[in-house]
Amino acid sequence: MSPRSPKPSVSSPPPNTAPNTAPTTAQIQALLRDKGLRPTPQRYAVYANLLGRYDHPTVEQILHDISEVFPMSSRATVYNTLTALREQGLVREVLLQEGVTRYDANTSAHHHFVCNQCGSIHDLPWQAFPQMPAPNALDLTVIAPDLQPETYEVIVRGSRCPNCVTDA
Amino acid sequence: MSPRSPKPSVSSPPPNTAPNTAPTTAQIQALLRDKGLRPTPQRYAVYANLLGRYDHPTVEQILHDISEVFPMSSRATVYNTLTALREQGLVREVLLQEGVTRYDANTSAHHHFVCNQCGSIHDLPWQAFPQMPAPNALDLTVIAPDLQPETYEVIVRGSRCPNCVTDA
DNA sequence: TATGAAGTTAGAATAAGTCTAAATTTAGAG
DNA sequence: CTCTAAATTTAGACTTATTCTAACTTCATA
Repeated sequence: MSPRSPKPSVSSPPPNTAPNTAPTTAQIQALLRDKGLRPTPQRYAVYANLLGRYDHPTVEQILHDISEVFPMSSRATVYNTLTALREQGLVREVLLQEGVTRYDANTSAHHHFVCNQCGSIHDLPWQAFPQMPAPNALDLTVIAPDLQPETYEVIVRGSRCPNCVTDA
Repeated sequence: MSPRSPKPSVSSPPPNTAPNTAPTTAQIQALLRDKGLRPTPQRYAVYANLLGRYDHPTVEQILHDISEVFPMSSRATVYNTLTALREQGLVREVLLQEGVTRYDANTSAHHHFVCNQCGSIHDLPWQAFPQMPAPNALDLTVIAPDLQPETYEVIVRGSRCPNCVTDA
């Protein structure tokens, strides 16, 4: 991790979005299979872990956490799995910290808040900006006719997030 | 660079924002001095380079470009300089590509467009989203009372940018 | 129960970025 | 001027995230 970056936060229930209805083992396996991914124990472990948390973990954090429960995933497999999940649209990458990629299993449209104090990342519901067009309905033709938008999101940076308040 | 990421674009005049009025040598030196930074030749080279381009270069690109004109900056100095410029608010980092930090000398409020085809990054004027509050006037108390926003920006991802069109 | 495609693995390789300790530059005091 | 201390630069070693490689395992199915 970049030394200038604050430490990431631990997992906590989603403060600003409807909670994921935790999928069952069978449902997770079905999600994988539906995307043409064999539901191996390693893939199950990674995806289930990501579905059950809301803190946008790094590969290192995922690997650490699943190792306690299910100590048979190599680093390479976690990378492979995340790439596969991403290619199938089950997972998003989150680029909000220098030098590390974080992951998010919440693929519905939402925005992000980054805490400048502790570095934690929080989901913001799409309706945080009610005046904005639908996620895939952005039209920039007037302002930038050459560009063809597909998706967008808002990144908010600030201080004083729930973790910071708890820590203080 | 991450192999999954498309190659970055070359510099081109800003399509969607008012052009920077190119500052003179003396003005650049004054900007540095005003921030308490000794205007060394290396710092001048880095900052002038960044002020004169609109493509959000990586350290590697900056180093390569200034080496042709002024071959006396080590990699470490470019990093040091960019850190100093950032701490003084003269430069912003742009995290839109896995694994590399890019830099932007345009510190006025604006948004970004990332081309999924060629990876290039384009500035969008703040007024691309006229319905949004001022850059530092975002209020999330209703939706997320724990969070205290300071700044925000919109990230748009899509395809078909001017570079892609030119390339085709 | 053989076969091959898909998946996993450890560890080597790469690349961005940071650190270190020595050398250089510079502003300002004398 | 010239000396000194602080600021800056430097090469190269180091760290760390990520990718690659080549061998090994698993599993569906013929």
